[in-house]
This record gives sequence, structure tokens and C-alpha cells, in this order.
Amino acid sequence: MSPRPRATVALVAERANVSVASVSRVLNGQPASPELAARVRQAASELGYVPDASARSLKVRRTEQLALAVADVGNPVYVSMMRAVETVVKAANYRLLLSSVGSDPDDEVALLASLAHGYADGLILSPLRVTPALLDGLAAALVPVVVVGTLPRGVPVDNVRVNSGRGVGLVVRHLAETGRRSIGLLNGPVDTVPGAARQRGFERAMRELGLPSSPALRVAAADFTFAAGREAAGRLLDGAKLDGLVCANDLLAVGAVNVLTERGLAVPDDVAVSGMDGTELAELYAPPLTTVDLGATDRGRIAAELLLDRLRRPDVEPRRVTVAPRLIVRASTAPVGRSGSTAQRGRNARTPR
Amino acid sequence: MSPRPRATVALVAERANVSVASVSRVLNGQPASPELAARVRQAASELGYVPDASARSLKVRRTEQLALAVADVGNPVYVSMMRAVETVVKAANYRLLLSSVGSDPDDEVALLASLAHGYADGLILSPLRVTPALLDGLAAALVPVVVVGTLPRGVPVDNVRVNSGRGVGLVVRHLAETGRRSIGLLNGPVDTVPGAARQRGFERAMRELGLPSSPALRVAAADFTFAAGREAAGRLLDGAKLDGLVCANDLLAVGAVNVLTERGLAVPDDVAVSGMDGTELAELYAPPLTTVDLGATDRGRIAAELLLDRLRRPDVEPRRVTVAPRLIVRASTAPVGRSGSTAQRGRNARTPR
DNA sequence: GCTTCGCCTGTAATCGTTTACGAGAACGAT
DNA sequence: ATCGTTCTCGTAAACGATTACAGGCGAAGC
Repeated sequence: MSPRPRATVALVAERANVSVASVSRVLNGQPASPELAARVRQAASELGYVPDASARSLKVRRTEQLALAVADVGNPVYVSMMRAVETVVKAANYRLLLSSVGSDPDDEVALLASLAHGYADGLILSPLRVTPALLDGLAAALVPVVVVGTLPRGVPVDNVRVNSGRGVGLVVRHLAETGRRSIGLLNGPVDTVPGAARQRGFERAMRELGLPSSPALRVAAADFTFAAGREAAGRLLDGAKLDGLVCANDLLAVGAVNVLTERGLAVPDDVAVSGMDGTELAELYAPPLTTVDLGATDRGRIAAELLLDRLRRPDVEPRRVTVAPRLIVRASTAPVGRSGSTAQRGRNARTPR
Repeated sequence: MSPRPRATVALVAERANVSVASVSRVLNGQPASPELAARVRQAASELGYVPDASARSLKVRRTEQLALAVADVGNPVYVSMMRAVETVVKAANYRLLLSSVGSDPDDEVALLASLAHGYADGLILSPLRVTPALLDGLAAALVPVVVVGTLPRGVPVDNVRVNSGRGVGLVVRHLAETGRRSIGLLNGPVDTVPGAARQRGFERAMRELGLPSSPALRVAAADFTFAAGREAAGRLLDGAKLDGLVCANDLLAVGAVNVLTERGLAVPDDVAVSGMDGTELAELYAPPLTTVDLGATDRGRIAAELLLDRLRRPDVEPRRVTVAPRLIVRASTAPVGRSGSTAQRGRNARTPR
């Protein structure tokens, strides 16, 4: 009850009649005689001793903290990633620092530089745009960094990625196979890494399937949000007629469905719409959205594991892990004619692998 | 380019031909002669000196870190709160530690205890359940804690809350005024603070409006998630017939709409459904959901501000801030008969105040 | 019985800052 | 010229832990 002074090793040592060294050793599991160890533990618990994190960090040059920087905390796909990272990090007895960087790459560079303060032992970074400045920052970082997202080949940084272009390909093929001929792309900003990849994936798939692809069928939203999706979908529909629409993420897809409905077009009967990311939003939407699971949870988990492993073994070669995209078919792309327009059909249908 | 040793005050001091004290003073804005200050800054920037966070924390007994514990990172309402907290915290030059505690109150108690390590200067906590152990933990906490959510009166802890019972009242009244007679409640677990409050708010509103309220019209989901919402909505519909459904949060509401649609009941024509929390999900959904904005963003912001203020002025009286719930009317509760069933109606309609 | 080895344990240095204290310089007032 | 004030700056002591090093002691080996 008394507002006793915060216990320190010195106090514990005094009470247990041992040296501070012994206290530290016992509490860190170094060998000691059972009798002394017992005295130390007794004294420590009586005083409610808890080692001070700052002092410990200063001495051992390790904070037991990892930082995670995400571009948009609001996007559900980052939420999944975050949760996965948090789970792994916590299990390893590290703390997690969350830093939301804006869409400005300078934020990320600043963050990398700030790591020089030594407040974290490592960083997980998921940059939307990869600029030269960012690459410089990565090269100069004073702690290990794991990048979630695709990096240029040869950058010596641990990295976990997903081939989202291939993911787009899966969707395009699916739409073509279910009878859609005039397929559009509602992309995010094409100067982002995922935007560019999805664009390429789309064009390649259309080419391979021999489908006509005019620029009028491709539009880029200002960012990967619902509002931007609505705006861009509006533009797209003003300029083109289509029966299939591939969206670069689930939020954009929801925006598109929204606009389509407003304009009296039914999903999927008039237009099939697919999302991407495999967020819960796609699952609970009405109609449930076909999407591509890009393994956000896996990527988060793997990123955290890579980072923790690098802390243990700083000298292993940089690793690049790629997770596979997986098509999840739901009602929003049900073939015309077949009874696919009610919400409950196809809720949990998934393609193998 | 050279892997020079990490710069320290001592190195800077040496290079600038001054004492370490002067280096520290200059870099912390204490008065110094312009000439000496210039030399120090020059040397510091040449060496790329960045002060070490651990050492500084140890000395000043402050980490410039704040912790945020949320029960469910997946719930969009926590995402809004988190983002608001992050913004305020970052603006104050603090770092944010994210800790996801499970639904187990023991997790929160353990977290409170772990603060004794001194790794954070304060904590924002949003507990679902308030147990005696938690109250003890709060009382014994070694750093300031701000609780988001309602606490028993008299607990001397800064606290920001919302009267969600009143929020439920707003919805019930709205449903009654738009002609619904048989109104049900799809609640979350009633042993949680928000669950209990919403239950009371519902019963009180029904009573005041003179509406019949049978236990068959009230059901509690296992937690505040989509899946639990589906399950509980199914149970509710098996046992009762209703034309209005108040849900305790937006995820539950989405689950309910889902089940209703599966059973061939139209929203809002057969059953009006409302959510609660005012998340983006309610706005995005088809049909857009009437909901009650519980000010998650405001609560997050205010909690962070309270915490920062308490760090500056530790001795002010504990404060309790209450934010007002605000009804947001959308298509999911459009009156029968009037053309309210298409997605676009009522998208942004809001009641004043 | 004496050396040698190993085990425990304590003394003290160290991590990189901040800051109390004091010494000296500069300056104005008398 | 002397004294007191103010200002600047350096010396050294913290903060609270970990750990290199060494001392002491018992057991084992000869």
C-alpha cells in the first residue's frame, strides 16, 4: 500500500544480502546456488521488482520492440496484416510499435532515418511506392527491415511479396470462362507498385485470352479507397460499356458495385464485379464479392518471422518469399442466366489451391 | 560510407572541442554561446549524430511512448479509434505501442502490470468487460491510464465514454416513428459493458414508447462479429416475427441483413435494420445501413489528448468526457411504402446534432 | 599437504544520456 | 580597483541494468 520507491536491482540485492550481480544473474537464469537464488527471488517478489526496460535496453543494446509501418490503417487488408504481425511479435515477447505513414514516400524515408534513435530492433514496411530515396533509406537503415511488397530485383532486403498481377490473371480468366466478353479494370493509382503490377497482369491476361482491351476499359482511381472507387467507376461507366469489371481491391469493388446499382445495372446479371485482397468485407458484402486472396495474413506472419529470424541470425542472405494468390469465387461474378444473383449463392465457394 | 561507429555525445563533444554537457545542452535548446552552439551543431551533423532513445529514456524517466490496447483489431470501430489515437500521439512526438488484448480480462490486467517495466508513459485501454481485477489493476497502475468506455462511478481514472444506451434509444424512436411496431434487439454479449448498456437502453426506449417488448425479441450474439451476428440473427428469426431490428453494432447488423436476405425477407421493406458505431462499413453496405455514430474517432482523439494532458499535469482531477451519439439514417430503415429500398436513397442523410 | 581446477559470488566498469554543481570569465556598479 | 551578478561551460555523478574480471572456497588429484 505504501508508495514505496520503485524497486531496483540494488534494493533487491540489499534485501537479499547479495550483490547486484547475483540479482541480475538469478533473474536472468544464470547459474547460482539454490539457496542464494531463493533469497533473491523472495526479495524480488516481496519488493515487487520489475526490471526497467530502458536501463536494460541501454545495456543490452536491444529494445525488444519491432515497428510496423502501414500506409493506410483504414484499409481492411492492412488490418489483417497488422493482426498477424502482432500475433507473431507478441509470441516472441517483443512489443509492437505502430506507425502509420501517409501516402507520401518521404514519410517512410523519415521513418527509416528515425530508427537511428534505436527505439526498435527492426521494422516491417509496406510501401505503396518504391522511390530511389526509399531504396537509399533501406540501404542505410541501422536496423533490419523487412519489406512487404515487391522490390526491384537485387535490393538486399528481406522481402515477402505476392504476385498480384497473376491474381488479376486468375480473375480475368474466371470472368472469361463464365461468359464475360467486355471486361474492364478499375485500378488504383498506377504509379504504385501494386497498381502497376495489376495493370500489367490485366493487360497480359487479356492478351493471352484474346480479349479486346481498349484504354477506355481501364481506369485508375486516385487511391485504393471506397470514395475513389466510386468516382473512378463513374468515369469508367461514362465512357464504356462492359459486362465484367475487375477491381484492384475490395474497397474499390464495393465502390463500383455501388455506382453500378445506382445506374440501374445489376451485379452480377448485367456486370460481374470482382474485388481483390480477400478481406472480410468481400465476404460480407451483398452480394458477396468474388475476390483474390492475396494472403495478407500470411504475408504479415511471414514478414514478422523473417524479421525475428534476422535478429537472431543477422548474416543470412536476404530472403524473398512469395505467397500465391488464390481466387475466391462468390456471387458477384455468377454467370448470367444461372440463378446466381441472390446473396447466399456461392458464399464460400473457393477454387482449389 | 564507412561503417563508422554510432555517434555519441562524447564523439560529438570531442570533434567540437567542447564538453559532453555542452553538446547535450545545445542539442536540447538550452542557452549557449552562438559560437559554441554552431560548432556543436556542425560536429553533430557531420557525424550524423542521433541521440539514443534508451539512454535518454533512462535518464529522463520518460519513454515518449504511449500504449494502446484494443480488444479486437478486426472490428472497424477500433480501427477508427486507433487511427485517431495514432494521429494525436504522433503529432505530440510520441510513439504508439499497439497491444491487442484478447477478450479475456486477464490479458488487460497482465498488460497493466507489465507497464511496471516502464516501457510506456501511459496507456489507453478500451476494456469490453470491467472486472474487479481490472479495477484493481487500474488503481495500481504505475503510469496514467485513460479508459475508453464506461467505468463505474468513482473510479479515479480519466475516462471517455459514450452513452450508447441513449444511442439505442435514438434508433428505436426512429424505427417507431417510421411505422415499425415489432422491434427486436440483436445484441452482443450482455456481460460486456456496451452489451449491458445497449440492453438497458433498448428496454427503456421500448417502455417509454409504449411498445411491446418480449424476451423473444431480444437475442445476444456470442461476440460483436459478423459470424456471431449471423448465428444469433438466425436464432432470433426462428423464434419471433418482427419488422424492425436494432443491432448492437454494424458487424452484427450486416450479419443480420445477410440472414434476412437468405430467408427471403427484404431490407428495409419487410424488416428495417439498423447498426451501431457509424463505421464506414455501414456506409458502404448495400443497402446502406442506418447506424448510430458513437464518435469512435472523437473518443480516440479525446482519449489521447487526455492522456497527453495528464502527463503534463499529473495532479489534475480525473476527468470524464462523454461524447454524444448521433443517429445516421440511411436506406436500411426507410419506411415501408415509400420508395426506400434501393441503395442510393438516404446515403448521407443525417439527423442534426 | 599442496596445487589445480571449477564454481559461486562480489566489485566495478559500462551502456549513452542529462544535469547538479562549481569554476571562471565578463560585466556593470560602486 | 573591488565586489557582486550573470553567464558560459566543464567535471562528474547520476539513471538502472548487465557483465568482465577477479577473489575465495571447496573438491579433486598428486
